[in-house]
Parts: sequence; structure tokens; C-alpha cells
Amino acid sequence: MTEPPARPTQRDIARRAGVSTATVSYVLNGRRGGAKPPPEETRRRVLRAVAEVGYQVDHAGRSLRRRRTDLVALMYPAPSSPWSDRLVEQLQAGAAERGLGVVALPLGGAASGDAALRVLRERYVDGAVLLPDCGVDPAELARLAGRGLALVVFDDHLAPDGFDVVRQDRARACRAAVEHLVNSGHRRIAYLAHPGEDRWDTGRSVKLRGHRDVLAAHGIAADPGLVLPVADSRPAAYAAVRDLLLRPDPPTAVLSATDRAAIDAVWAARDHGVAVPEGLAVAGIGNIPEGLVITPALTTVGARELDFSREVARLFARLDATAPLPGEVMAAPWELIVRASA
Amino acid sequence: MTEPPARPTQRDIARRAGVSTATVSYVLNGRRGGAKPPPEETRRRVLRAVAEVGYQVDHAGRSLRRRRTDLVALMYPAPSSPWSDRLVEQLQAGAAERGLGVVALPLGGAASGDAALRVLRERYVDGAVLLPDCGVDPAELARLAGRGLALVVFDDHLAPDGFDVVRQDRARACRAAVEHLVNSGHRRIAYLAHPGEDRWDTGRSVKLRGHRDVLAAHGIAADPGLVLPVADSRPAAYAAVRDLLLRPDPPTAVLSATDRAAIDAVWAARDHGVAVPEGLAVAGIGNIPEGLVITPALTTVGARELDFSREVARLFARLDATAPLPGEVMAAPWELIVRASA
DNA sequence: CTGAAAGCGCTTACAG
DNA sequence: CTGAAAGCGCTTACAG
Repeated sequence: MTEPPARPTQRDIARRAGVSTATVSYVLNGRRGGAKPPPEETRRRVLRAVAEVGYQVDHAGRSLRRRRTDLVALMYPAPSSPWSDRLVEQLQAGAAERGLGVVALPLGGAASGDAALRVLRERYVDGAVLLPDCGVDPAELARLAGRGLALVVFDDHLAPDGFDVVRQDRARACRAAVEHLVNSGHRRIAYLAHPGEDRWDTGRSVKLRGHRDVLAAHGIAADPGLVLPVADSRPAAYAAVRDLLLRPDPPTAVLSATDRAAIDAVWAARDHGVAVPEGLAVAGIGNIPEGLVITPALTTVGARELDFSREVARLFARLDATAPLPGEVMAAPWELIVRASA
Repeated sequence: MTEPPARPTQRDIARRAGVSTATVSYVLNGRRGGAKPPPEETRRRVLRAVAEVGYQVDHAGRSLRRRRTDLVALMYPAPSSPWSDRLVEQLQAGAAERGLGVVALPLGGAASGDAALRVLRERYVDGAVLLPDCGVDPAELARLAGRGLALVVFDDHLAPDGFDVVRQDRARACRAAVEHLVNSGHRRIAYLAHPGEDRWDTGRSVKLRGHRDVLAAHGIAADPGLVLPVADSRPAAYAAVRDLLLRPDPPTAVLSATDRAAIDAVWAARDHGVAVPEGLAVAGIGNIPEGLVITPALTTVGARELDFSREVARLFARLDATAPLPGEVMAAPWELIVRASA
């Protein structure tokens, strides 16, 4: 007997089992339209051949013919976070029920953004959820949706256009956090920014703008020395807050673009003998579970529950729909969650 | 003029530009074998048609014909971590140079493991890196490699078999950590385990076994009450260590299966007035950057550098190779990194 | 009940 | 220089 080919096809199986490729496909996938499946004996012969050569269906062939990929994606800005982890998990649960796969597309440097977009554009996947700040051009989103890609997009400003938009109202929530600090009497409020956040287009820098606008509204002069691009690195955040506290004119409060960096701010204060919130009030943004662990518990802004079941259900509804669904706005508003740290 | 079709194909472009589909493809991809590319005028006509209808190549068609997907994957057990984030980032950098895409395949529940494996089996991707503990059957790996999938697998025991194996020697390093604690005089050493770790097959529970075996080797009786399945949840780890410290017979040291939980152990101790390492020595496993931020700095076990360039380069070498490369063992040993917390 | 055949969208060796 | 044609692996309406 000859070696089985490196990647056997249904033709190989058909030859081996003495049937046609149509029969192989019917055995493997069942038959459409209520027709009877192949009889047991044929079935057995085919399945034996499949086992013998270790046949696996080829995605490219199947996908070209079926006009779908049976794959969905989650796109999000790196690094991954409790939200991206949780959303992947919930997507996987829904996908498993439907026999679909899930891939994550973390957006790293500039180059990776384009590569990730290619995955959507060239139809590696049937649908995708885009977490906030993926930075995809709205016209591009509309075009993708127009071509039948199922799309659920987290964005506070975009209008739905063949895709659904999840509104978190982050700007309002972030402003509420700054208001809270100001109303507690703080005037020197530092902000731990995403690196480069001040150069982002305005749609993405909601957090920084919340800080700026609310201070301005209260007639508090902006101090550029209190805006530090350290929110994406825990060691950098810790060091920055420590340095802040050693200044002659330390801030009395810190708002951080990420809960992670806010937590480091709490440590830095505690490690240097500054009480939180008495000596330094600290608020984060994001409401990750970790914020409940530290002492004092972290005041933050974010979704109350780490739950994306509605958004996930909507993606699958789009995938299951026979006719294109109209774009819909879904509200999932962020809230100010006052705990002990500010 | 009629509406452009929902998903235009090269046939549509060809018609529109008054050329053949072959010419469209040549314009889009360039010509092989030193033949001259289509002349400027043809080129322009084709590109205009492409722009007008917003043509995008279809992955399934291209991939079926080219016999490759131009996609690579990273598989890893959820949740994501600084290592998985870093590896994705380094893969993306290498992939960008070659015009490839990168997808992440986090392994969640039992069902998702199978769905993720399907992505490799059915050839959604050309290659993959598997981080430790993906739990893929070695025979399956050999079969995948035998079919030409490029594979670099982090595993301390597997023999290379058409794929490469990265050896971290985690067992040895974990034992060294326990030895370090015992040699420092500790006898009651708690272990923060991955949930279910005691039921994992032996290959995966290297950390737990390190703890058990070294204690046994020193004649220290195992205390089941000191093994807690909380290493994957920060709040759970914090609470468990706090409870441990309130017992009449608290441990004097804690080893944690994750640095994350170890960091929570440090907080829990500090919050409850127990000095680290004097009152409680704490060691983690993994060496994440965060371990350097806390006070005292975390003693841990792991790779010294968060750098996977050798492993990434090897995956791309496999992808670029014309003939199948033999499987290779790569050493990237973990080390005991003694800092201040133990 | 089964098989021959068409065709999904693309690339490419080949003929003109 | 360009186009007609074959074929990648699969599914499925259709003929027998």
C-alpha cells in the first residue's frame, strides 16, 4: 500500500472507500433537504477510510464553496485586559453552541492594525466584535458591513450603518469622575494618560478630555506637569506617582486612564507613607475586578458588571439572520463607581 | 449604471476594466517568473475599477489556490498574560514584514480547546506557536506537523517530531523555588494552585508537584489545608491568604502558581500587618514585570527576559523553508530569581 | 440511492 | 502582451 498523501482530500477518501466524492461529503456533513443519508454500510466504509488516512476537511475549499468561514473575531487594542478576556470567553461559549471558532485580534503597533483589518476585509471571518478604540475608519466599517460582515462595534459617537454600535458614554462617566474629585475639594489633580493620548484624534481621547474640560469648567488652570503618559505600564505608573509625591507641590488627587495604573498609584502612595484617600485621592477608569482587592477599594468609572452577553447575542443574531439586520444602538453606559480610594 | 455587487470579484473588475481576470490578478499581485507586468495604461484601468467598486481579494479563493493562508496563530491557556501579550506583539512584528496576519487563540473552557484546535486542523492558519499547557495531544501535534503546519511548541517533555519544542525546564525551576524556601528555614509553606491543578495530568501540574516533591524530599508532611486553588483569581488569592494568616497555625511562606496571586499575597500580608518576608515569605512563578513594582520586590521563577525572538524567528524559518525542517529542541530555561519577598 | 458535474474566487502555466 | 483554461478542495442541485 502506498503512503497516504501528506494532506489527503475527499478524492482520496472516495477512491479508498470506492465511492464518489459526493458520497464522502454527504457522510461527513449529512444531507440537506430531507433526503436520506447514505446507508450504514457506505457510511462505515467512508468513515474507516477517513480514520485510516486521518482526513481533515480543508477550510479553504469548504469556505469557498459555502461562502462562510465559521469563524468570528474579537478586535481590541493591546494589551489584553479583563474585558477582552471576558468577551473572548463569552464569544467562545456562544460560538461553541454553533460550531464556530473564535480568534482574538489584539491591535499592537501601527502595522498590526492594518494586518488585523485585513483579516476582516479579506473575509477570514464571518463577523467581529470591536472593543473601544480600535481606530477603524467609520467608512471602512460601513463598507465591511455592506459586504455582509456581521459587526458589533463599541463606540460612543459612531452612527450604526449596517452594523451595531454599543454606546458606553465614556466621556460623561469620565467627566463625572473628575467632577467627583473637584467636588471633594481637589484642585491639583494629576492625570495618568495613555502614552500619546494627547495626540490621538478627539474621539479616542475621551479620558484626557474629561480631565481637561472639567478642570477648565471649574476655572482650574491646566498644569502640563500633572499629565503623565504612564497609564499602560505598571512600573512606569508607580515611579511617576512616587516622583509626583516627592515634589514640593504634590497633587492631592490622581485620575488614571487605567485601573491598573491607578492601583499602582495607590501602592506608590502607601509605600511612601501617604494615606489614600486622605493624602492622595486615587480614581481609575475601567472597573476591573482587581480594583476591589486593594485597600482602599478603588473608586473608578466603568461598566458595573463584566458581562457582554447582550453584545455577544447580538453578533450571533446577525450571523444567524437570513436577511441583513438594520444597525442598532445598544446602551451599556459606564458609571461612576465611588468606593474608598477617592 | 447598475449597483456594484455586494462582494465584487475579479470577474467584475475584469468586465469593468475590459480585461481578463488573469490581467486583474497580475495587476494586483505582480507577475511571477520575471515576466513583464501589465503596461501602465492597463494597470490604471484595473486599479480604477478596483477603487470604484471597492474590491477586496477573497481569502478563501486565494488561499485555496495558493495553498497557504498567510495567517499564523498563537495558542495559549486563558487568561492572557504579559507573556501572551508579548509573544503576540513579537509575532506581529515578524508577520508584518512578511505580509502575514496574526490571530490569538486563547484556550478557555473545555469546548474552546476543541474549537481552537479545529483552527489548526482545518488549516485556517499556516503555523502556530503553542505556549505551555495548551494540552494538545502529542500525536495530534505530530500529525499536524506531518501535514505541513509550522509548529513551535513550548513543552518540557515532548520530543520534537516535525515540530520544534521549547524547553523551559519549569519543574526544575519550581523545585528550586521550594528548595529556596525550605533552605530559608520554612516548614509550613502554602501553595496557591491553579484551580483543578491537582486533577491535571502530571505533565501540566509541574508547579504543584514541585511543591509536593521537595517538601517530601525534606521529610515535611504535606498539609492539604495549605494548598488553595486560588492562583487564577486575584480577589480569591487575596482572601485566601488573609484567611491563612488569621489561622492559629499560619504558614510562614507562600508559593504561588502565578505571580499575580503572589502579589495579592503580599498585599494581603501587608494589609494585615504581617511583614514580608519576615512574617510571611512570598514567592511567585512566572516573572511578570509587575513583580518588580511591589514592595518588597517579588521573588519568583521564570524566564529572565520577556523575549521570544528566537522562538518567533524559528516559526518564520519554518514557514519560509522550502523543504520540511527537522524538529529541534530549543532551550529557554526558567530560573529562580531571588528578590526581596522571599 | 449514487455519481457526474458545476461552480465558489482565485492564480498561473500556457497558447496565441 | 493578453486571455482562455485548468484546477486548488469542497458542496449540492440534478440526472440517472
